[in-house]
Amino acid sequence: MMGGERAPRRRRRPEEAERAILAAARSFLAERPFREMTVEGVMARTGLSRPAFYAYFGDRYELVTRLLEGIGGLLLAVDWRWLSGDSAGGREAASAVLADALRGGSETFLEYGPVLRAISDAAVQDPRVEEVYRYGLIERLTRVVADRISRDVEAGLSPPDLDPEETAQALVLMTERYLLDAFGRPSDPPSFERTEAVFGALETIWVRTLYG
Amino acid sequence: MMGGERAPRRRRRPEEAERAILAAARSFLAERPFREMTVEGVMARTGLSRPAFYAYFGDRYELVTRLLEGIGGLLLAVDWRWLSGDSAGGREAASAVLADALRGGSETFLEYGPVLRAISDAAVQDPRVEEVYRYGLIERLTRVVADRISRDVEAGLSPPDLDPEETAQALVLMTERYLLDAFGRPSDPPSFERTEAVFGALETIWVRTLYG
DNA sequence: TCGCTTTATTGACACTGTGTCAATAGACAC
DNA sequence: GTGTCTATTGACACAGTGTCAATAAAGCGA
Repeated sequence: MMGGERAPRRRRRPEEAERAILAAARSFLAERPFREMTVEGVMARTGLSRPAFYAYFGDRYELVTRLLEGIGGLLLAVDWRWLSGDSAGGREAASAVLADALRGGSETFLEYGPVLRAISDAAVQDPRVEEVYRYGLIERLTRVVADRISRDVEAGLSPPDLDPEETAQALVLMTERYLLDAFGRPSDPPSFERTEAVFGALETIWVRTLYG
Repeated sequence: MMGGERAPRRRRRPEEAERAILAAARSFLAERPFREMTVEGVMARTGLSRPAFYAYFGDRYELVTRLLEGIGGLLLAVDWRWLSGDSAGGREAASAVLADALRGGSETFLEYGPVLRAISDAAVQDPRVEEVYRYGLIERLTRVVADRISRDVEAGLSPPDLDPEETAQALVLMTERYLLDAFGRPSDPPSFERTEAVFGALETIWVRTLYG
C-alpha cells in the first residue's frame, strides 16, 4: 500500500468555517433538492469532517433557517412599497405600484429560488422551520397584505364584498407557490420570456381581483 | 417473571391485511402529520409487525400514493363540469358553473384534507410521489383549466390578454395551497363560517380574474 | 379428524444517516 | 520555544429502513 497520508488538518476561525458551511449549503442547493441534502454531502464541500458541522449548527434544519435570514427581510422590504402606501391616487396608481412590488418580489425569487424552495421543502419536514417560514414570513406578509386590502376596500378602490383576510391569504399563497414552481427548481434558469409571462400572470390576477 | 405469553399470531387474507394497513394510515394521518408517520407507527395500529408492511408496500411513499388513488379521480371529476363545459351562456352562466365546481373541489378537500396534505408533504420528500401528485394530478388539472380558459378567451368571455397556460397554473396552485392550508391540518375541523369564507375568496378571485 | 401444503408472518440482521463526546492537534500569546 | 486554548475528528450509540430465512396458521384432501 502506498496510501496512508491523511489530509493535514486545517484550522479556521469559527466565523470563517460557519460562512464556508453556509456557502457549501447554497452551492449544494443550487444543484440538488433539499431532500438529498445530507450533513455529509454539505461538509464534503468544505473540506471539514461531518462532526465539525455540529459545532456550528444543531442540524440541517437550523442550517436552512439561517439561509433564510437575509432573504426574508428582502421579500418583506420589497413588497412594502405597495403594501404600506396609502390609497390616494386611484386604481391606476395603486395597480402600478402593486405591479412594481410584484416584480420586485419575483426578482428576489429569481435570485434566491433554490434556497427559498429548500426552506419551503424543509418546512414540511421540521416544525421549527415551519414556524419560521410559514408563521414568521408567509403569515406576516399575509397580514400586511390584508391590511392594505382593508384600506383599499374602505377607500372604495376595491369592491366591498372582498374579504381582506382570506383574499390576502389566497393571493400570498398563490404567489409563493407559483414563484417557487417557476423559479425554485435547482439548475434550470428560466428564460426571459417565461419570467415575463409569470410576472404578467401574477399581475393580472392580483390587479383584476383587487382593482378589476 | 410472569410475562412471556406472546400474542398469538393471526393470519389474514392478504387483501384484508392491505386494507387494514391503508385504514391505519388514514387514521394515523387524521391525528398526526406525515413527517411523524413511520412504518412502525402505522403497523402498531394493525396488530401486525413492522416487517409485514413490506409484504404489501414498498415503503411509506408507496403507501401514501395508494391513498391518493381514489381521491385524485374525485377531484378531476368534480371540476370537470365547469372545465369541460362549452362557452355558451355568457359570463353569468360560466361563473355559476365555476363556482359550483370550486365548491365541489373544496368539499373534497374538506373530507380528505389530511390525506391530501400528507400526499403533498410526501411529494416534497420523494420523487415518485412528486411525479404522481404534481405531474399526474396538479399538472393534469392545470392543463384542463388552461384549455377551458383558452376557449373562454376565444369566445370573448375572458379578456384577450390572459395567458391561459400561466393563469391556469397560478390559479390551480393557489387553490391547492389555500385549501390545504385551510382544510389539511390534522384534527382541527374548520367552522362553517370559515368554510364559506374560504370558498367565497376562491370564487371571487377565479371569477374576477376570468370573467371580471 | 388428521396430515400436508401453502404462504402470511416475523425475528434477526445489515445499512444509512444522525447526533455526541472524549481525545487530538493547529494556531496564537507570551 | 513552550503552553494554552479550542477547532477538529474518530469512534460510538441510536433511530428508522428494508431484507430474508425460518416459523406457524389456515385451508384442503383424505
